[in-house]
Amino acid sequence: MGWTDERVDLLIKLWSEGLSASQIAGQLGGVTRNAVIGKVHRLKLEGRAKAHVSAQEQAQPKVAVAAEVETVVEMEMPARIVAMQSAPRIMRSVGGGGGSHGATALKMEEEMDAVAEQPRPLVSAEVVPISRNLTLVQLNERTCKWPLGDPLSPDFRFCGNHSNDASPYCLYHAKIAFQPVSERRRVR
DNA sequence: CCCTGATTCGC
DNA sequence: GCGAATCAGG
Repeated sequence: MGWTDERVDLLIKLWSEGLSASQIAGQLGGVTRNAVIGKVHRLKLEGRAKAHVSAQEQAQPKVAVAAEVETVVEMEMPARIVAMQSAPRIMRSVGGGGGSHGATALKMEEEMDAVAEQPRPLVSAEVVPISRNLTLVQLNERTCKWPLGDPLSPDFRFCGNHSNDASPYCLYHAKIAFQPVSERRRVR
């Protein structure tokens, strides 16, 4: 596939919208992310994000605030997840409002407020551990393909957690998906 | 390990 | 011009 005007247009559009090279490649089809990046450079489309750190080095070497915040993620899982009747419901655990990936945003560096407090609404059988909420084009051979939300909705996502290369789902969703039907009227 | 973009260089 | 391979980072 070559770079037709249409494809270039789409590339420019998506790139300016902040999609990553791999996502754009996925949409265009027939090209890899490398191809996309290469094209972007040739077109000199670069723009958003990335503050070149060359030539004139930063006159101000940042007033050292070397405070490194380390977020400790507790993988405390309930002994057993009871998800018997929970069918693929609209489980939204997305906290951020939109694009959590700051590819578009200007340089954000490391100015984060340690929002270490997470209101822990005793979740139990409703919420999925830590879905990555990936879009279709981001899925690969080892990402959980459990659907999240309405397939007709624009923000339809997939779990995206790591899955055992054999299963199409992550551990959690595999349990829900492959429940031993205790009793089902006929196995049609 | 997953991902990101940047660069190089043979084609 | 193209993009795989590689590099450098998160």
